[in-house]
Amino acid sequence: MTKKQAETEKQAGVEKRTGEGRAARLDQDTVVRAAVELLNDKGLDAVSTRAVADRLGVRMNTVLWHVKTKTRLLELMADAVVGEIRLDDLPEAWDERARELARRHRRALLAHRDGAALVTGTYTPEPHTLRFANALVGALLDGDMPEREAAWTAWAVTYFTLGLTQEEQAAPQSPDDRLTRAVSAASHPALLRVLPHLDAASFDERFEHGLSALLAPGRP
Amino acid sequence: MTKKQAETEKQAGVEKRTGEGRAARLDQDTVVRAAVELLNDKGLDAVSTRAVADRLGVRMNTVLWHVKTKTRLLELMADAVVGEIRLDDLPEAWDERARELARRHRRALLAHRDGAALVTGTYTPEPHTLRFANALVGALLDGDMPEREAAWTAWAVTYFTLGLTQEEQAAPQSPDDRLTRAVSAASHPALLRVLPHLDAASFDERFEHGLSALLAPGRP
DNA sequence: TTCCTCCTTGGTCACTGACCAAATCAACTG
DNA sequence: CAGTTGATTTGGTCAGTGACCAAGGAGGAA
Repeated sequence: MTKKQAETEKQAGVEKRTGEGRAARLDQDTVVRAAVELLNDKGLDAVSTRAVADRLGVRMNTVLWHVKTKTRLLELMADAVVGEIRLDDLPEAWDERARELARRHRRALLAHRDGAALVTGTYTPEPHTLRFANALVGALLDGDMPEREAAWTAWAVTYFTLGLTQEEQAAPQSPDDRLTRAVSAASHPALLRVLPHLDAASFDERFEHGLSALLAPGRP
Repeated sequence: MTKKQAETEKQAGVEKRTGEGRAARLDQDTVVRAAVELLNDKGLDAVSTRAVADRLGVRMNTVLWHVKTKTRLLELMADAVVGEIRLDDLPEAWDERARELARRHRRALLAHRDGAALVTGTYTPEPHTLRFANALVGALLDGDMPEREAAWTAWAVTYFTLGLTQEEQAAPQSPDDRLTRAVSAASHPALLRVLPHLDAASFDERFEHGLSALLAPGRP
């Protein structure tokens, strides 16, 4: 809490950087931002404390001092990505609102290289993540969904979004190459019939399809 | 294919281990098996090539020679876990069959520490994985589901299973501790209402609920 | 036996996250 | 303005990681 107080004071204070182009003292936010930039440039497993430090013109220990641990850095990065989701200008209708939230979630993940992998491996109760979860659950509750079902549905939607987007980001160019070759054997007839529907172009449709299934009202 | 031929010959051959308690020459299968045991004992990030080697009384390079790369080892481990899923004694009805397959999938993941995390980070077209995917898709096709929908549904079910199980395995004891403390603030009203329904005991129900939603026939 | 291939080892490399002690810097006290 | 205090940064070190290369050994085939 010592640190939090210090940060609060710094924000309340007047100065932010000494000169203009001069690099002021480092900020946890700045560190996380640099890490996310690095993520976009080189991918998730290029994000090392040293690499982030290099990007800031600083030693590794400095980075580690601000975020305390590598795992913590990843958590903060994940929350930063989720924090990019806008929660305003949402549809009134509860189910359209839920769908739109999920779409924005997916878009935020897609906006960063390995974004889904980062967030999946790191789900933690950070402020922005909670803010988003609250909005999604709120939409479902507005649809008079029972609390229990709202909770479960929100999480199911999140798992689906993360899983689909992770697959989408995993294989940018060669969609199935390995898959196609492995399946063409006669031992996977069902899979073979279905293979053409798993191409890279269908992710948007697949996403909407899954959303519809998960957000559909209870069985007919 | 040189290696595959060699392995096939070895299996067709008569000998498997020289003496009795004497350690025969290493097998890729044996290496993977040892790695999975290590996974169960110490968790996913304790699985290093050296640790696996120690467990086999062998040097690291030997392990690496059999699996070629660490990533490859993880792929083989994941496929081994999925390979434990039995595909016999399944219900006749297509939708009960699909549900049962998903349940067995989940059970296989739960049977190994960090099983879901392992499989999630590693989805690749290995034989057992394909075998299972084929069975799941096959069930959906038997329900006269259009090929496109069958493919998308099967994948959605898989994402859901992996996501839910990963969360279940992530926090064995303190279910929300951090979560509860972070949410109790007045800024997450919807989340707060819903929090009690996310306890560790409800995973089974949540799983069945999600399955129902994803396997339900098209909108009413 | 001799050869040839499969398996195994030794040794090395660049790199990683973590830790500790010391130096530096800014702000506040007096 | 000097002095103290605490926040930030650095240097140095450590154990551990995956990968690679060049050699050993072992077993069957010729």
